[in-house]
Amino acid sequence: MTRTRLTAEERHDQLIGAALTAFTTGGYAGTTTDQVARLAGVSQPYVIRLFGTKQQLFIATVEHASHRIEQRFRAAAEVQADLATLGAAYDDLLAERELITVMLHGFAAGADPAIGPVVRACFGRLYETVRELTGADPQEARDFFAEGMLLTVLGAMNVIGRDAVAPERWMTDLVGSLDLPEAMRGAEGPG
Amino acid sequence: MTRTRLTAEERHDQLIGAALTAFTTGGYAGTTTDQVARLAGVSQPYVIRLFGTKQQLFIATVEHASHRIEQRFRAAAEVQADLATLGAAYDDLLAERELITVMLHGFAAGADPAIGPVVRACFGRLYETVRELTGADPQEARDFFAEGMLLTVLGAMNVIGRDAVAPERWMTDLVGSLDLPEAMRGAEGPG
DNA sequence: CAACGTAGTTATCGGCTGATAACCTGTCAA
DNA sequence: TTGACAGGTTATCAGCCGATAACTACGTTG
Repeated sequence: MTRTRLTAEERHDQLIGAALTAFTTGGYAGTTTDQVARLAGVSQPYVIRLFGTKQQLFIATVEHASHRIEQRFRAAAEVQADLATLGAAYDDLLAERELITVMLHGFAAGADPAIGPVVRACFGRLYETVRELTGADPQEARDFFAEGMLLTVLGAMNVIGRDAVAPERWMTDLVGSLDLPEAMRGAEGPG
Repeated sequence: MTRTRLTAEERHDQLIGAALTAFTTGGYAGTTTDQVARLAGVSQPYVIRLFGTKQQLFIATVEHASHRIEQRFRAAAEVQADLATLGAAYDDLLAERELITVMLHGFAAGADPAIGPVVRACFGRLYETVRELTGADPQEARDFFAEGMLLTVLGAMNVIGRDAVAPERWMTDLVGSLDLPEAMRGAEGPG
């Protein structure tokens, strides 16, 4: 019954992945370390051993998500360095749900004195990255993030994305008024 | 030691107010019914008695917040029925923090099967209200809500609003690039 | 004043949850 | 082979939390 042994670093990465999934669904306070452990196939105390506290696990997860979003922006900008291309990359991230939604849970927990500084730093870094990559001025960048936050909230509410509910009138008015074929991916068939 | 007895309806309203404050800080899962009870000066079991479950209390709180936001929009539109005026009303709400932030916590909990339908209905109703009041077309309304969601997230992270942290460069770039004297109210002096 | 409905309390509990401690086990070097 | 370190586990717990049950007190009405 001996499971394959991994290095601490491999296990660390795997646990971040499990935490990403778990925290996406339940948020910080609504997720237990045992849920994360089961997803990763390890015992709950081992999760605590590797990360110290649940809070540190959450912070590591948010930072990981932010970093991966940044990577996706950079990859997109290598193809074409404008806001439209980064917007398309964001639509892809939205369809995958996890990275974006876990960030929203981080933002919502931003009043916590330990989590607040982390999520503010992540947001600021993403803002700087977008401006650096695209050369957007403050107003353009602001519009970009505004639209991003709207889509993020709609994704968290399952108005768009993988597990989207049956669309009502206002949803199509809100979402359908612009080109988002990727973001609606989950509403139709398998990707 | 006999406290002033209130009617069930008065106590109900008072508890919603306490829940608004409590859930704003901790979100749904991160807030206890005892915290709400203490804020209102009643015992924890009585909170459960009046609302059935914690979940129903949260739902009632979110619906109350949504309704009050709608009222503020309607009041603003009576003065001048355009998006700029409603935007100014939203800035006031942001400065007060509670109504807006508790809505964000509701959105973040939108994956919950019991909470999701409620917050989607609230969002849809606010969307319809804004369009009805201002006559905005879908694209204009979308831009309005996009900016609103950005400000909402920034408020939850304490980038703007009453308890805002010391501003960094990216924050002033993001926020300062447009006319928001009211939203920065808390960063300067007493209101 | 009796009595009854409504407002509210204290007592209590089962279950969960994060965290600690102690122990076990695979693997590699000498 | 043996030791020793790194990767894990089982056992356990103290505290919290939502919820239930049973009881108490206020005040109004006839």
